[in-house]
Amino acid sequence: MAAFSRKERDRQLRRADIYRAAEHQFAVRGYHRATIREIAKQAQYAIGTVYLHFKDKDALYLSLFEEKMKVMMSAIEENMPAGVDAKGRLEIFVRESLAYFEENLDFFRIFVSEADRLLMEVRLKRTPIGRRLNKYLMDTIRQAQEEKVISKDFDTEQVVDVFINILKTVVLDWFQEGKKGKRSLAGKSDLILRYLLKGTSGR
Amino acid sequence: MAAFSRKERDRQLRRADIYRAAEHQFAVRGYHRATIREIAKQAQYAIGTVYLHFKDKDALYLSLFEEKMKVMMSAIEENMPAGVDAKGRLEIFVRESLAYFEENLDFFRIFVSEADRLLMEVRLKRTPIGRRLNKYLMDTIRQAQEEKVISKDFDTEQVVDVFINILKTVVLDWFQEGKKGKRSLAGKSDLILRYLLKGTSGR
DNA sequence: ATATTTCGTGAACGCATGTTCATAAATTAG
DNA sequence: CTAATTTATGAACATGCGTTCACGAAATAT
Repeated sequence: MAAFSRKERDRQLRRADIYRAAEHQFAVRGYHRATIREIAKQAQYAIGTVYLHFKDKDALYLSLFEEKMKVMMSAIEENMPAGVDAKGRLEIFVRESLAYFEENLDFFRIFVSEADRLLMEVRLKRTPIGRRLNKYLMDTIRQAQEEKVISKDFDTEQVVDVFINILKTVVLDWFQEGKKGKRSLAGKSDLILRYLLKGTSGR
Repeated sequence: MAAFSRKERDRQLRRADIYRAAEHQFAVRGYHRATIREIAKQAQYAIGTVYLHFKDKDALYLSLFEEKMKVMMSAIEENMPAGVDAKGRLEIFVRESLAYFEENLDFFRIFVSEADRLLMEVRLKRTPIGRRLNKYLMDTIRQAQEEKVISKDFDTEQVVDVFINILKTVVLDWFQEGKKGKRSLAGKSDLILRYLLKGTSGR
């Protein structure tokens, strides 16, 4: 492909600039309150330039979301050794998402919020990348059930939802602690899995 | 007070009409996409009439939310026997919220989108009724920790958040099943507590 | 060097929506 | 019954924002 022409490279640079600004605006203001004007301004382009690269506001939002999700999924899959058992898969999944979220806080806020129109759970499952994440988790939980790490009386899809929500909750909790002396998110891995697998009663 | 004058009664009737329409619009369209015009139209009043009863859109929303939350909290507190232990408190809390949600599906949808904001923008925790719910749950979880139903290594506030989110997830899950042959929400009580207390590993 | 094409710009446009307010209807007071 | 007061109405207003597009600049081709 022509991915290495100067023209194409410039195009990608512009898209990246716009993505960066959009990500921050969507994170801080939410979808509805974020404006194309402000995104363009932060990216140091004119309004029209944004529309040269994205059909409209919605396309920009979805495109950005897919892009970041894709990178996150790749990070997870690349760090997942072959033939690892269900417990290990869960651990690696949690560790890698936490790492990604910690380095992409704006994206995390987008991931978590934006329940405005559709609930995140629903939107997630409609986009291609959302289905990929969902399928990935379904397979993992199902494997965990086969290996008796998770009981088979639970509905697999429901466990996926509960899992994502526990993860979201713990990250949000961490996100809202005072910035000062905050420990790394990575340390929350075990906690999340403990909530999921053993619940809150004594060990 | 003059709560029984005809005037006051009419006033309350109008407020109730507007609440009903607003509740449905906010639930179906979300805060931003719900319009005063449509709310007024559904309630069969003119736009200006809405403003006779509520300062602005935000006041209407908050007022509605507080009203419904207050009723929910009352239902819970009225059905809570004195001197019941932590496990019992949790059971009753779940049972009563499920009953309320099942009969107020529109409110549940508002509650869900607000619950995310609760953690993000802390809107809920600033309202009196929000604090009441929060305090109530904090006390209950703390009692559960005293009675060793929930381990003390967990942060009480975090457990509250996880609890609310598990409840939310299971209700949403139920909400999104096909309407046909759907069983009552009430039956999900045990499931929710099992997620919270024992997690998903075998019993 | 000139013509042609592509790209960048931001003022202007259209539309949606929250809010107001002059006017009218209804209610209450005298 | 009439005047005064309260309440209801919805057209009009103000604002904000997504989107377009005529124009000019820059890059490319001739």
